[in-house]
Amino acid sequence: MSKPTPSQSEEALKLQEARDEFVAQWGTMGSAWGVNRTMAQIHALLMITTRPLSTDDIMEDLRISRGNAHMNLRELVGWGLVRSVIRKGERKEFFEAEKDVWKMFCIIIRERKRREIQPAIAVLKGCIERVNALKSDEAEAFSTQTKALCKFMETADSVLSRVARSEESTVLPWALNYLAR
Amino acid sequence: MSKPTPSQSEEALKLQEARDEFVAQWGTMGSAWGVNRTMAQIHALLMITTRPLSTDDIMEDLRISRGNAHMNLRELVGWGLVRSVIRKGERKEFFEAEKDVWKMFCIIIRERKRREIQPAIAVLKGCIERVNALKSDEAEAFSTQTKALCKFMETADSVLSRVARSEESTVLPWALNYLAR
DNA sequence: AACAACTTTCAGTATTTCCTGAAAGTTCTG
DNA sequence: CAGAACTTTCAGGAAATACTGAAAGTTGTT
Repeated sequence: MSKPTPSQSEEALKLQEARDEFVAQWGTMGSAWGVNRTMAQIHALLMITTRPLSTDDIMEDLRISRGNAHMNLRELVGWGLVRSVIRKGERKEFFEAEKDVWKMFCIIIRERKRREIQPAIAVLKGCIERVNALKSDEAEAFSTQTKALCKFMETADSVLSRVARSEESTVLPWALNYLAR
Repeated sequence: MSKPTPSQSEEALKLQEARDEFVAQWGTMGSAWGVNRTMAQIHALLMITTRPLSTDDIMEDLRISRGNAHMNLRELVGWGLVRSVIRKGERKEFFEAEKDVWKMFCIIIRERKRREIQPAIAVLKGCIERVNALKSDEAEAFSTQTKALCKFMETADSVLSRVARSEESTVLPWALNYLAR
């Protein structure tokens, strides 16, 4: 003799479970790609929440300290994945995530390029420079390999720039879906 | 009254410095992308070394323990980025890296797809499934967002599959270089 | 079978990375 | 200006991750 339809609280519970799983999983994924777990979790939480959240909301939902929430929110704002919202008449700051997945994708590409690919290219060039004058076989091999890597990264940098031009965030899904067939 | 040309040992020193810097830097890059530093360093070392190296060579060069060297070499072999070489008449195992940057790239894409993207898609689908029946506004929003992410990842998975087809590792550089202009 | 050459494992430890919480800082309000 | 509301910082502690080294395992040789 169970109720014919699930109660509201049962439904709310199920939803909460799914949300929690999503948040946890996004955190795990983050780690795999070199992003701190909490930052990824906050991002996940904001992505699936319609209303903007305060630092306290986030602290409560994820059970993390104020400092942790604060720092990671700043990071996310720094990446451009989250923006802060201020409501008239309220002193508290609220946060909301960019929800468009293609825009997210472009932002992430742009930032990764800037933070990791470009510096790596610079270092590679430094290495290449330093052995330029040398001409042992080992130096030759080193030079060849680092140059190949450098060229590769420059190509990647350039291709990614084109892919991530923000104006194209409407064209991109289209083009890639086509490629994906 | 310094020597007119640098001595061999001076040259060797310079090369060693450049190699060390490259290895260190590749390690740092690894961390940024969620790869353990030592694993990336071993990979770097093997990439810039022509002759295959033994575990002992690597231990010595990077000043790491046998266990560490061993485990990370196995990981690299598991990724397919390094293969082991056995020389006739020698019992020791040697290792060499795939040196072709485009092949490397394809391998990494394939493995990341398999290890991270595909499991993530599966989890997302699970989440979507669980809230399918629910119909509150919040459930609706959650569903919409997770579906968008899921679709995105499936597209990415598919595009990457095409990009990383091994047969194309000659076409790929060409195509991407064109795109990069 | 005994030994040598080499590989593998893993408990304990070191290192890195992340998080907490409380104190100090800032901005607003009456 | 005093106090409330909120944000920021960061020293010290906790947790996650990676590493060591030695012992056990494997394979080949005499």
